[in-house]
Amino acid sequence: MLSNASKYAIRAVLFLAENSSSKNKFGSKQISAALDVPQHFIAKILQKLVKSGIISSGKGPGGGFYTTPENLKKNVLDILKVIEKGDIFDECFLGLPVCGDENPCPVHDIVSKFKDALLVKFGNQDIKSFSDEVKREGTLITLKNVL
Amino acid sequence: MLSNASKYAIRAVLFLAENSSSKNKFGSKQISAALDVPQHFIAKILQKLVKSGIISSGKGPGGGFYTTPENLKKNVLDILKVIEKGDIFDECFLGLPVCGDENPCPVHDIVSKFKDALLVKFGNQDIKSFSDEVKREGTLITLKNVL
DNA sequence: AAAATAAAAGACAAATTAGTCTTTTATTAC
DNA sequence: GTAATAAAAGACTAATTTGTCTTTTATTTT
Repeated sequence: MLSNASKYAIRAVLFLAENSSSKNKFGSKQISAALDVPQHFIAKILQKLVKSGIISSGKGPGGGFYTTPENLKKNVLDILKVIEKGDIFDECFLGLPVCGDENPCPVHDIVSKFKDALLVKFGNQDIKSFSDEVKREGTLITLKNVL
Repeated sequence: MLSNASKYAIRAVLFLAENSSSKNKFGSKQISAALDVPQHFIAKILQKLVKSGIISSGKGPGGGFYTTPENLKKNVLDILKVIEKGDIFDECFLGLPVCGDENPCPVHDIVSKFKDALLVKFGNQDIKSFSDEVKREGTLITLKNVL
């Protein structure tokens, strides 16, 4: 459903939301190590996120990637819009060209409910709120320090 | 989540379940036309399904693919096992190497419910029952004759 | 100013998935 | 037996996704 690029992007943004600030930046190497994802690959993804205003960056010594309060007003759907080509919430699970309440595929109902729940999670709260929730509930964006 | 191959496979099996019999076979060309999927691609998929006993086939004139009552005792999960490499129900939506009730990612709960519902739909009834349900509820495996 | 650091940019390479085409084999009809 | 038909088998191409590597540019520190 999600590409690796999107998965890495979401986890990286949540990592920065929880750990970074304009005074505490993280290089692509650190992020790659923290999330256990390929360094050069995540670097390119981070560049896109910077370009679209979802995260911030600074060059040179002491530079790296970080999030500002302004960045944190974006939501996860904004991340997917930047990384993913089409609209993943629009695709039929069984591959029908169109699939809706009038023309449902055999699993449309089940998939629809799932998509709605995801849309709420990803679209109805900003990254700040999402990140707070992650911290509060103790859910994981990496297995480092756990396994 | 599903590869095109799996999507085509599920729709093809449901098509044969509803329309075929040992006396009424369908060539890969007919199936490709009915479902609007690439002919040679679906042909290779159908071969795999035959090999694994999910559908049947006959060569030569009057030959083609079809399902027997025995075939219809398989379920959709069996199709996925043949076509898909790993277990799609085992993968974390955000890409964590492991993700379970003890080590959940931020969307594990939502995704888990979806997977459970899908598993029931795909695993707890055989193709015959699934196909009957599709016919009864009027859900679609193709848009031919609809749009 | 020079050296060091780290992102930005973009060219490559590898792997996977998707899709096509040709040859072979089995079956049926004549 | 010959011709026609259609699946089986497998080689091949194309597209997409994933991942790597090198060069350039901006920033900071000394």
